[in-house]
Amino acid sequence: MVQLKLPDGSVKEAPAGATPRQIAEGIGKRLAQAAIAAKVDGEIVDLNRELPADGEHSFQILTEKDPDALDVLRHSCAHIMARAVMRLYPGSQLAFGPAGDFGFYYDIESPTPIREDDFPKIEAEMKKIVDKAEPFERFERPTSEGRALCADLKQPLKVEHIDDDLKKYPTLSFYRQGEFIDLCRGPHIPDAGRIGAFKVLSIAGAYWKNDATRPQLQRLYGTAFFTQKDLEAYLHRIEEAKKRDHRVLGKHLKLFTISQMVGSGLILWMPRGATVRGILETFIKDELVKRGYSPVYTPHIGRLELYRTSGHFPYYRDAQFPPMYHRPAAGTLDLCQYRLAMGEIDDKREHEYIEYMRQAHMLPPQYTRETSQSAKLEMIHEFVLVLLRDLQVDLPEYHKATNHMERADALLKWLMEQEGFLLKPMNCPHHIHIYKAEPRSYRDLPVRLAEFGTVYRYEQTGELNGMTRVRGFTQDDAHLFMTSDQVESEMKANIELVLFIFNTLGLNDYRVRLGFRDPGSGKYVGAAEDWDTAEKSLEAVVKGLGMNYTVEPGEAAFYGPKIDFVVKDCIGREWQLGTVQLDYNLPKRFDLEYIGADNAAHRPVMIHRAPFGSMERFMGILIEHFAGAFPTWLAPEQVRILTVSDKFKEYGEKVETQLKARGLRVTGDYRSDKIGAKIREAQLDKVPYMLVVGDKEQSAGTVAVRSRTEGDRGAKPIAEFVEMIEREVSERKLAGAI
RNA sequence: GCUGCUGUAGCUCAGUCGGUAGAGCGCGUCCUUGGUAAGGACGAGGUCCUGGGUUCAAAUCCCAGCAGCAGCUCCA
Repeated sequence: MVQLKLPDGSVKEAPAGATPRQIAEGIGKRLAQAAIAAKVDGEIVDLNRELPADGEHSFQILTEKDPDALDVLRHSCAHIMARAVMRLYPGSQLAFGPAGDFGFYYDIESPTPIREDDFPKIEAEMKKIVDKAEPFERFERPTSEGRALCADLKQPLKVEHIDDDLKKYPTLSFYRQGEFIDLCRGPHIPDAGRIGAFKVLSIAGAYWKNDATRPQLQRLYGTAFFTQKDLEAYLHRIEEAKKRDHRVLGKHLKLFTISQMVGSGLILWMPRGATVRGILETFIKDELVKRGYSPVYTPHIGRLELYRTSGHFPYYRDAQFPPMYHRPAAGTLDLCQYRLAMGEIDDKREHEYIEYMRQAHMLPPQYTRETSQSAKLEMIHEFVLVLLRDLQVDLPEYHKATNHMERADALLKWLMEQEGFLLKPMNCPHHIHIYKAEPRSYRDLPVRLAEFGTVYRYEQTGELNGMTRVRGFTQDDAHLFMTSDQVESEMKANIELVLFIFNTLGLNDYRVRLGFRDPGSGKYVGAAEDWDTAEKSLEAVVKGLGMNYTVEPGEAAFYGPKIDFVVKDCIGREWQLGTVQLDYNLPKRFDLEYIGADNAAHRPVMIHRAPFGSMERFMGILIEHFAGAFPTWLAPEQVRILTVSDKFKEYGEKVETQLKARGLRVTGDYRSDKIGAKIREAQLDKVPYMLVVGDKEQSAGTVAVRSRTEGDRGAKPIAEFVEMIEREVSERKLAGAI
């Protein structure tokens, strides 16, 4: 016998071998009909799955009302979509088909590509399956038999998955639905008829097992609901959310633009957007000075040597704009040095290198046709010899070298003597040299250097996205140099600063991510013990502040762990905004010191931090957060004066002048339109306050105040309105903002 | 970078079978002078993304490139 503890607290006994369906039937016919799946000890299982034979277990029947049931439904719908695809595109191979927040997807390798035009066909086939309402039947096989079954089904990706990851299990589970059998953990809905509404949404490429070196499959996205009404509500919600898109609003509200001639990923801040940015910058700058920061300015470029020392230039080689060398040969030799130093590399790195060389028009002609890595390196070597000869570079050490590493070193030595510059991808090396410019005592620490520093990174074309992913951006950056004793309090102060900014702006919907290193990856620099210390102190600080957070291995910067504040945009994509990063590495690389109380030299610790992340991304997120309707203190246009007719233009201008004298951002709409039209336009432009002036106001010396959010608020003396709006601005009120 | 889709007026988009280009909004001029989300009339505005190809003829069909969008990979 098994004891099942139901959600209402009662305990139900059932014989060994009972199924959730039988329990549901025992409770009530209606419940049994409504049942989708069951939850046993927190785990969701099929209705037909046998319950544990004995002991006490929590037990719950899931119905449509349960969010968990929707996931089950969607996962089943993914199977149905795959089944439809198998019918329409015989020979398709299936990969993974999970459910997610949005719906579900299935990764498919089909002999003919699936196109958007095919969606109606797929949906029609899915409808046939749903209408037949066949059950999902689970069965298990010993792993070797299961592997053979997948092979029989001509599903090599499933076989590969078993070999890679599932070998450790003694048995594998499958689900059969009609002619369709799929390796799957489950659980599933009882039968296909439970799906009330579904839609195939989109198709995109996705790498097998999320690995860019593996083949790319077609990821077919869809969603499903219990009712048609829910589906329609979802689709409507998506449409509404898209109206908040900062790319759409940025254009309508004239906040920013991007010009092909200037370059993709390079933001042109228009006057209205620049106004908002300026206010944000002043806001944070004032706050930083209060908190003991020292503002600095540094140039947009720096010597390559600087970025070789910091590690940024070699490490992010292909995510940077090309280096600027005076000597023409140097750029090419630099690329060759890069390739020789890489040695034997994987396909992905090789591919990136080829693209890089191709852009520079300097790929040796035979290079791509050669398959062996050593032959490729040899070819680069031959190419270098030609370059050295043709460009008359005298480099005896290169000729003396006996292997590619030595050759790379010889080239590097020469390159380091060449004057070269890099558009700065990071501000830290510049700030480090301000730190180094004078001897530092422990009494001076922490040194906090802050700058709105503009950096340039050559992001991949597919990544560029409005203001949220760009190639030139300004970080509200600062670097803190401190003793290790000061790390925790500085970390804490910085997290509090981020929270202060987020609170001021009403950004409450964020999550906190601790980015730690992935122990299995070689991309990190620095000693393991430094990493351990850094990761531990980060987590201690966050815990101490009582924050909810997730630890994510592999999310660290290459020089240290970090804490990120991540927000979602209007279509649910996550973006990193504020970040606080701990760094034991750069102080070593740049040999930073301070003199301690013991009169000996010590190494400081660094914190990199940017509460906004970048002005561009932050602005993009803020536009979406406020749906373009900025609170009064941020609004590019705070007040618009609307005259009832031409006759009151003079009075309107008088009011305008008075408000401007108080520093308010005010304009006047004195055109000969009707007042309704002017109001409509001001509303669409998201102006917080409209001042309607006509005969009554002119003779009384008042303004009729209309708030964007609250409508007509009646006539007020000008001074009273000014006092009200000034208070709203100084308190940085969010009221009225959406 | 990869897969797919898209590219027509300032914006949003239509454009049939391949036959010299359309709407709404916006903009300009004039009329209108009004009271809390659209007053009216007239008008200007086009490298149909770029470059090739097919054709008597290309916005339309084909190829390449560029840009944007969605997803994947990447992200100091």
